[in-house]
Order: sequence, then C-alpha cells, then structure tokens
Amino acid sequence: MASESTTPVVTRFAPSPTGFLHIGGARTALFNWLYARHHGGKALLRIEDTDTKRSTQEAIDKILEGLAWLGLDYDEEPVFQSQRAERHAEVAHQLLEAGHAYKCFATPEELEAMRAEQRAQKQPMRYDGRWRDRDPSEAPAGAPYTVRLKTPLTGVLTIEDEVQGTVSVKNEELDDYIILRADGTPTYMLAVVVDDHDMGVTHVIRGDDHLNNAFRQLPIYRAMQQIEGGWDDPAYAHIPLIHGADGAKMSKRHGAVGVASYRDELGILPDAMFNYLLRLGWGYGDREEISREEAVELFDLSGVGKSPSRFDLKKLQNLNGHYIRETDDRVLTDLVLPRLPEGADRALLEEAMPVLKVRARNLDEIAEGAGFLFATRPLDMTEKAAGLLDDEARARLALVSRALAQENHWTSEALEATTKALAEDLGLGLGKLAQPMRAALTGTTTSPGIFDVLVLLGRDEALARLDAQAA
RNA sequence: GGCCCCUUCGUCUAGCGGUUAGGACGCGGCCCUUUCACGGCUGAAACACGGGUUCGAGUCCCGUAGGGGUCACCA
Repeated sequence: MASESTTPVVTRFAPSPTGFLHIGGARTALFNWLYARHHGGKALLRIEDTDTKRSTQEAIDKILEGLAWLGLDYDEEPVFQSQRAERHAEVAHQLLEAGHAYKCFATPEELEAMRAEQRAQKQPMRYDGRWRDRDPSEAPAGAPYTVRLKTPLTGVLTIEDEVQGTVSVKNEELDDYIILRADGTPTYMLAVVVDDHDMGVTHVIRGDDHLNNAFRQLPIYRAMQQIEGGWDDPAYAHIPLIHGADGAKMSKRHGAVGVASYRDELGILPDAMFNYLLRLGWGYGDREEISREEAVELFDLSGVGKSPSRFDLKKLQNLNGHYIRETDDRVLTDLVLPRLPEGADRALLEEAMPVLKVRARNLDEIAEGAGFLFATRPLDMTEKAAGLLDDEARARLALVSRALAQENHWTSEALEATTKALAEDLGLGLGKLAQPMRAALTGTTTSPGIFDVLVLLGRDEALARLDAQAA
C-alpha cells in the first residue's frame, strides 16, 4: 500500500481554474502541503483545466497567487491536465484493448430518454450498460462513440480512508461511466487517475465531495494494475467541507469567499489565514496559535475531524489581531500605507505603528486608527468628540495648552507628568483633561494613549490642534 | 429519491469506557486604565434523541431525527 512509510509521500493539490482560490480550496491545499512537508515528501500542483469552456488563465493566475500568498510552495512546476489528453487517451485505449472498457454508441438523446424513464420509475439514474456486451459492429458504420469503463457488477469495494475510516460501496451501485468522450477527449474521472499515477501521487487528500468518486476511480487503478502493474491504490483522505456561517455549503452569497479578498478587503495577514485554516477541521490538543514551522511539525491526518466545519469570521479576525501584533512595524507600514490617503507620511506611520497595531484586528482598522496622524486643521469631529467639547472643556484645553507650551521635553513621560500636575492643581481627574484633549487632537473619542498622540503629532501641530479648540 | 458521510457549548475543537466534560473565538462581569484595545481574573454556555452492550458510555453497537455530499460526453 502507498501508505507504507517506506514509500515517499507525494501529495497534490488539483484545483480546476474556474474562479478564485476559495476558502475550501485553500484549506485542501494547506492540508496537502502540510502532509507532504510533515512527512518530508513532495507537494505537487495540478491545474485541472480540461473544461475549456470554464477554465480561464485569469483563474489560474488567481489561484497561483492565492497559494503563493498563503506561503504554499510546490516541488515541481504545475502540471496542466489539458496538455496530457493524449496520455489519457492512451490509457483509455489500453483499457479498451484489455477488455476493461468498451465502446458505447448510445447518443446523448438516447441517454437522456433513459434517465427520464428512470426518473419516472423512481429508479436510480445510472447507465444501464446497454453496450457493455454488444458488439461494436452492431452500431451504424462510423457512428460516434464514447468509451466506458467496465466496472465490476457484483461485490463490494472498500476503502480505508485516512479521515473517514472504512467506507464501503456495493459495486452494483456504480455504473459504467464514460472515460473518453465522443470527441476523444478524456473525462475528469480518467484524467485524475492517470495524472495521479503518472505524478507518483501516494496520498489523495481532497474534499469530502470526492468521496464517492474514489469508488469510481479505484477500478481504473485495479484494471491498469492487471494490465501493466505499478498502479497501486493511493491512500485516500477525504476532508470534510467548510460551510458558511449559516451551515450551508460555502458559496458566493457568503460574501468574500476568495482568499485574496480577505487579504484585500479585510486586511487579513497570510499567517492568520494559514493558522485559521489549519485549525478549521484540525486540532492538536489545546493549541490555537500555531506557527508555520510548528504546523509542519504537528500536522497529521489523524488530527483531522470527520464533520464539516463552519467558517467564523470573528475567529479569523481575532487570530489576525494576534499576528498583527507579532508582525514587524516596517512590514505593517508597507501593508497599511496603500490603505491611507495619498501623501501619508511613511515614517510617521511607522513611528506610530507600535501603538496603532495593538488595537487593531485587521489592516483597515490600523489605517482607520492612523487617520488622525494625517488629518489637517480644522479637524473633522465625530459627533461624540464634538459633544465632549463644551465650554468647560474648551476652557480646560486652554489651560492644558498653556501648560504644555512651557514644556521643554516633548516626551511622553514629561507631557504626562505636566498634565497630571495640572489636573491635580485643578482638582480634576486626568480624564477630565485627557478626553477633551483626545477630541481636539484626533477628532475622535478613541485613540492611542493621549501622550503618545501628543508626541506623534509633534509640538507644533499638537499645540495648534489644542488651541484650535481652546476657549 | 438511491447511495455515501457527519452529529460535544452559538462557532472551532479536546476527549480515544470511570473527567467537577477541558481550551479558543464570541458574549457578560471584574481588574488594569485618560478613551479604545492589549493583558489578567471570572461567569453563562455542549455530549441531537431512543434503545442496547457494560459494574460503569460523550466515548462501543443498533435505530430515529437532523445536517451535508454525490448521482453529466463538468471538474
């Protein structure tokens, strides 16, 4: 079996390029990558672009970009399934010659009629095998045909899924499906098996929605194993799907489902996404915050749960806040700058970053919090801030401004000492001074510590803002 | 509808026959505090239901219910 530890592990992520890299795909990619890295094997990538109607270069680029953003790298150049059609057909013909497949001359209309009948009879809708034992000579000369796999009629097929456990399906449930279309192109079911074999894939880790496919694909391995050998069954691991917050399958209506839109629209860091996706459907004791290195060390299929999980934006945001605090100020500055109005001072932003990043869960919140740094007088006031500045407050601001203007050392410590001394002289709590100051300095009621704000703004600007509101 | 899978706090999960059923997010309270966060402490909150097996079941078995997936000359 491929699961023997003597066989080097080879995994693959095989998206079909019909859209962006969504959350579910990203997690499948992540688990494949982690499994390969954990076992010192190879992680491969295959683009399943055989559906030329729906596949686009744009989608390919987006998926590649999404994977790169997450930090998932691959050991070989991506395989493009569309370029391997000849090889797929070759295997189909081997199957045909060996009697494991046969030509089916049924027309699409005929098949549709068959299904309609089955639907009416409330029978399972499957190909009835009408050409399984007929001789091709019975068909009109030159009639188009498909090639169908001749699957076993009786018996049971059992797989030992690394996540789902033992799963069995009766062969009578499976019909003879098409492996080569009338135009000679391969279907997905054939292409996957041939490509996985040729790429040396030992572990097929994919979404739960493919569990049924395993039972259809295995017969190809078995048939080819008989024909030429070397087609061992791969190990399978079908991981549960991710559902939206409402419990239904993830789809467009759940909002930003493309991994890149979490980056662009919400300002999610790749480490946060990596960690979140890792913990969605996988657990390791009480561990929550897990670095890439640890993930590679700890990950295994045994920790993957069997039930679907729901996507929880709140938790992602929380994790993102954690990673923002861990991220270097310079890096964060580069990420936040594009989210600020043109002309925002990079150096000032970086200087403020330590006090900005502790109160943000995403890059947009940092940008929002940095707003006061780049505001120009007269400041826009939020309603709450304006409400704070009554006559009494304005009078106090004048006193504060006068006191601070005397200050020779424009440092957080000195300014705090001066302000506190003033508050004491006036017999007031510090808040009576600090809140009006905050309003005057930032135009808002929430900001970093007021003395940090003073320092960041600089003496001239700070005093000017205070004076603008003082009475 | 047939087949397959799933079911522990609202959510992500730990648990692998004997636990006060643990942690995290979120929510409430308290502390810290000039605001908001961060941090610390703390509270409420779960074994879907019904039968078995067993001295003992969240853990094993069987049903029921609910949820999900899949049934193309798509992938």
